[in-house]
Amino acid sequence: MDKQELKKAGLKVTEPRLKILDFLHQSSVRHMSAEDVYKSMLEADQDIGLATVYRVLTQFEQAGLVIRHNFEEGHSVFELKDEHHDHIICIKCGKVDEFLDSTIEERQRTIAQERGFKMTDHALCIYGICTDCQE
Amino acid sequence: MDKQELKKAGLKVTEPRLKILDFLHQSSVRHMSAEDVYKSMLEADQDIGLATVYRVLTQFEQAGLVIRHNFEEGHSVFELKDEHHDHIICIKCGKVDEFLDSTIEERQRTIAQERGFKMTDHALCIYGICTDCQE
DNA sequence: CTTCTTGCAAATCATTTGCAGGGCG
DNA sequence: CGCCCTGCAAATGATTTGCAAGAAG
Repeated sequence: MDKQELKKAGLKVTEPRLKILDFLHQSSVRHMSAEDVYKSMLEADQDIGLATVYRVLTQFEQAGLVIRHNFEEGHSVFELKDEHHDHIICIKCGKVDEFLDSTIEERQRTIAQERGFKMTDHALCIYGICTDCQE
Repeated sequence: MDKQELKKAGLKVTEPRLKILDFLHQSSVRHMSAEDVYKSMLEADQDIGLATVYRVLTQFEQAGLVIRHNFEEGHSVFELKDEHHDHIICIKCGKVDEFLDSTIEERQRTIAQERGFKMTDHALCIYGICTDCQE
């Protein structure tokens, strides 16, 4: 149950946090903006303010439950934290797809090492036009 | 001379544009925010408004003279457009370094192709702690 | 009970835009 | 001269914060 996940993350179990976490788990769409989550809450008759959505999402991020991305749009996008992966984004419809490539992963480690960087994270984002939008 | 570059880009030659383009060429720092450029203009006794800096930088971007990045900070960063390369950023001091890796470049093309995407662009960003900041 | 949360409105921040005066070609 | 450009201030859009009232443990 989500309650456990919240407790384990050191967060009090509250209605908004439960609802939002549940929604993230339930939803078929993986990447969502704060606004998206907010709207969904409204539609589900949940009375959660946008500010709270931002606060909760930020707490989730700090707790490591969620990852926040700043793709080349203007706003942040959140997704549940799972195994690491990179993104490929359609510049027409905004659809986000995921992938993982060990060759690239490895090269990245090497590159960071070569310049004396202690790598903490990395983000690879391919932009393009998806099959649907090419028609 | 920068004047030619502006004309070729289809932009009228004006004081602000010349000054900003010149500054981008001159500066030893390659990646700058609009704010950075604005401050530099002030220090150089140039009376250029922040709005104009944004406008000029955006025009440069559309003209292909400059690239705009949205790294994981909150604001945009601009750099002169040269050959393509990726970035490695220090999360302590914000220093930006560059690199290019053909293995990765190639894998990216393959990945996009595999999922039917027509790749238009891509951005790889490694985050870490640079040598200086590891002390 | 004490502390952590929330909703709402006001406050920020980065960036954009409207407008009237000026400058380039 | 006409149209593009600029500075300034006001408008935006995304995200954050202050505060008093309400829950969680």
